[in-house]
Formats: sequence, C-alpha cells, structure tokens
Amino acid sequence: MLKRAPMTVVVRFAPSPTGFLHIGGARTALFNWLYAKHHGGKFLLRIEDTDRQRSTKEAVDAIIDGLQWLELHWDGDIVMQSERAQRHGDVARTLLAAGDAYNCYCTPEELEAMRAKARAEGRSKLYEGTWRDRDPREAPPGVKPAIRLKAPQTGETIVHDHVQGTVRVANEQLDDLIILRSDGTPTYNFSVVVDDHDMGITHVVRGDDHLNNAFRQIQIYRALQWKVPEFAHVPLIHGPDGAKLSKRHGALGVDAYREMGYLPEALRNYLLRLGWSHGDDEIIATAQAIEWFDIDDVGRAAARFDFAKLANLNGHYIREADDARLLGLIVPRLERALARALDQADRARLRAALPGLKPRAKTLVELADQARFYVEKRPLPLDDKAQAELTAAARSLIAGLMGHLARLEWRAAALEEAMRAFAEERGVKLGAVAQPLRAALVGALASPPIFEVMTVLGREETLARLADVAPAQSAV
RNA sequence: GUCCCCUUCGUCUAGAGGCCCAGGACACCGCCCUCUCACGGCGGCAACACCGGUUCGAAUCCGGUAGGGGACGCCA
Repeated sequence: MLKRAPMTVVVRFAPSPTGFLHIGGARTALFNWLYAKHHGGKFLLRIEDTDRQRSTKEAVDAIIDGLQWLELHWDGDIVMQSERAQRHGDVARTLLAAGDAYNCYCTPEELEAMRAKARAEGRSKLYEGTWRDRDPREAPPGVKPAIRLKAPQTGETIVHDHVQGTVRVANEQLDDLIILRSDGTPTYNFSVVVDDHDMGITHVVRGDDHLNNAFRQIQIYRALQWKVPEFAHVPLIHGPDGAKLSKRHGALGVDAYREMGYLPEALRNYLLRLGWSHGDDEIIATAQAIEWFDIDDVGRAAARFDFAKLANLNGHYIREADDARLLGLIVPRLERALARALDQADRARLRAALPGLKPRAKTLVELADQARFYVEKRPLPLDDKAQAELTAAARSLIAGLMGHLARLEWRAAALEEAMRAFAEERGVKLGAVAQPLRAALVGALASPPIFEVMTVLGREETLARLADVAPAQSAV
C-alpha cells in the first residue's frame, strides 16, 4: 500500500487591495503565518485585485509595507490575481463543456426582480435557475451570457471547519452562482478556488465573514473534482462598543499603529491573544507563539479591540527593547518635534537617558515626548506646574544649591548624598529640594530620578539650566 | 426577511460534569516602595445572558428564549 507523505502545510493571506492593511487583516495574516511556521509549511501572499475599479497600487504597497513592518514574511512571489484571469476563464469553460456549468442570459433587471420576489417570499435562494435547463437556442440575440455553476439542488454541503466546527447548509438554500461574468472576467468565489488549488493551498484560514462563501467554494471544488482544502474561519474583531470595527475605533491601517508608537512585537502579541490563548499566559514571544499556536484553539466569538491592553503590552515590549533600537526609533520623532537635526552629543545623551525613560512610556510617542527635555535647547520651556513650583523661595534655594553643585563629584550617588545633606541642613524634606530642581532641569514635575537626570545632563548643562531660573546675582 | 455563527468579570480570556460559592491579564480603586512620575510588589472591586431539561452533581451536555454578529451581488 502506498504511504502518503505527510502533508506539507501551505497557507495564504489573500487581501483585496481596496484600502490599507487593517487590523483584522493583520490578525488573519498573523494566524496564517503562525500556522505555517508551526508546521514548517509555507505562507503565501496573493493580492485579490480582480476588482479593477477599487484596487489601487497604493493599497498594494500599504499591505506589503504593513506585513513587512509586522515581520510577517511570505514565501515565494506575490500572486496577483488579476494576472490569472486567462486561467480562470479556461477553467470556467472546462466546466461549461463538461455540462457542470451553463450560460445564463438573464438581464440585471430580471435578476433584481427575482431577488425582490425571493425576499418577499422569505427565501434565501435568489436565482431561480432560469437558464439551467433551458435550451440555449432560446437565448435572446445580442445578450452576452454569464456562466453559472450547475450546483447540486438536493442534499447538503458541509464544512468541517477548524474553528467553527461542522457547519452544514441545505443545498436548496444555495443558488447557481456565477463563475464567469458576461464580460469574461471571473467572480471572486471562482477565482479563489482556482488560485487556492493552483497554489497548492492546504488550509484556508480567513475571516468568518467568508464562512458562507465556503459552501459555494466547496461546490466548485466538487464540480472540478479537486481536493477540498481544510478551512478555518476566524472571528472578526469588533470595536469597543461591540459593533463592527470602524475607523473611529481602530479599524486603522497597521501603519497608523506604527505611527502611534506601537512596536510590531507588541501588536503581534496583542493580536495573538485576541481570540486565542494558552492557559494564563499573556506575554508570549513570537518564537513561543510559533511553538504553541494551533488554529484549532482559536475561539469562535468575536473579540473587541482594547487599546488599553495593547498599550500595556507595548509598555512591556518597550521596557524589554534594546536601547540602540529605541534610540533609532525616537530620533526621527524628536527631530520632527524640534525641527532640527540631532547631533552626536544629543544622541549620546538620549542613549544614556533611555534606561531611565523606558519604564515610563507606553508608546514611542510618549517615549520621545518624555525624552525631549534632554535635548531641548536652553532656555528650557517650563510647563504650568513647573512654573508654579518655581516660587521665589524655590529659586533662591536653587541659587544656594549651585555653589555646592559646582564642586561635587558628578555621580548620581554622590549628588544624592549631597542633596540629602543640603536638605537636612535646611530642615526640609528631600522633595522640597528635588521638585524645584526637577522643574528647572526638566521643565515638568514628572521625570526619571532627578539625580539620574543631572548625571545624564552633565554638570555644565545642569548648572546652566539652574542659572536660567535662579534669581540674579545678589539673591541668596 | 432568509441562512449561518456567537454569548464566563467593563475588556481579552482560563474552564472540555465534581479540582469553580469560577482562575489569570488589562482597566479601575487602595496600600507598599519613593525626590516626582512610572516600573515593581501586595490587596480589593467585578462574570458563568435567561428559562427549562438530563444528572447524585452543570459554566461545562440537550432544548428553547433573548441579545449580538456575519452572509445573502455579473463586490471582494
């Protein structure tokens, strides 16, 4: 007996380029990618651009950029569905020749009437099979026919779905779908089947808005006598209010998340946990996800998008991120904000400041924002609270401090020791010294530890910033 | 309207008949740490949609109800 070689998994992500790569699509891509990696299979990319009206080059680029940013790399060349129209037409005509499909000469008006009638009668089958058995010689002259599949009229079509379970529908609910339009172009459901077959797709993992399409597609596979692939229809992502995700709540392109300062690994981790879990684990590195992921474990219910949780995860990954990498990510943001290029000294200072900045930011936007004071040119802008903190008393206290600072060894520990001594000498708490210093050095009342700030800033810059707020010479 | 799917804390989820008067995480609220803000630690609030049934026993199985979602194109 012939032993079949273990099936190699081949999956695909097949977006239609009518907009950016949105977050739901990103998750579908992630699940496909993880499934392929887990099984040592292939992850292919196919662009479904058969709708020439709505497909754009920009959208194709956005999808490619998005996948690359998320580090979801595909295998082989990108398949452009539009380039396969000839093949689709050939297969459709094969079906026609074999009698498994037929020409339909109905006009749009006739179809519209049928639809209205079906709805009025509470039927889901819209096309009545008018031309299914009618003699083609009765075809009205001058009307170009569309080709319809001669779908089974009895029995049922069953999908053994890896996520949804066994779903069945009576064939009498389904009508004869068009596979080739009257202009000769293939329809979506037909192109998908031909392409998935030709690409050797073993597992179709996609959004569950396609579950209904699976029935039609299976009928096509059967008519063609092709092996039906495995299916896994993953639930859609909803907005915070439970309604379909809209732009307002996060149906943004992944490029928007990048702009908002999220790290790709954080987004991957977040998207992974939306609808899938591994016990109580929350922080799951990609390598670990590849090891654990199985499409059968994806839940069937739609999940709501939650920015707070994404932010929390992002904070975690920022803390874990390499300083050099973060520096590279925030420099362009700072240069934009400051409207000037950062030099080596600026970069060195930021690099030194990063360990203290990291635990305080949830996004790169926050990180850059909080790092800004380190490279701001004097005189440092002070926010309202810092302004209020710098009372006359606080300013003269700073003036009194400057003399000490000029002589100190410039190390955080030594600075702290000296400040504590200074505070004690004056009979005040350390905070009474630290907060005015922070106001003057940072321009705000929240920052990394003030002695660390002073160390990173250096003696010269520190004293200069203090001098900027200290009362003129004679003050004590 | 028709077909299909879904329903555990506010949110993401664990849970596959007794381990659960339901566990974790985020968010929120306290406390601790502390020069501020974070991080971190500790603690708290908070859910099995509803109604029947099966069973000695149900979040887990079955049926119904309600609510939500998706699909119904010569769009993809």
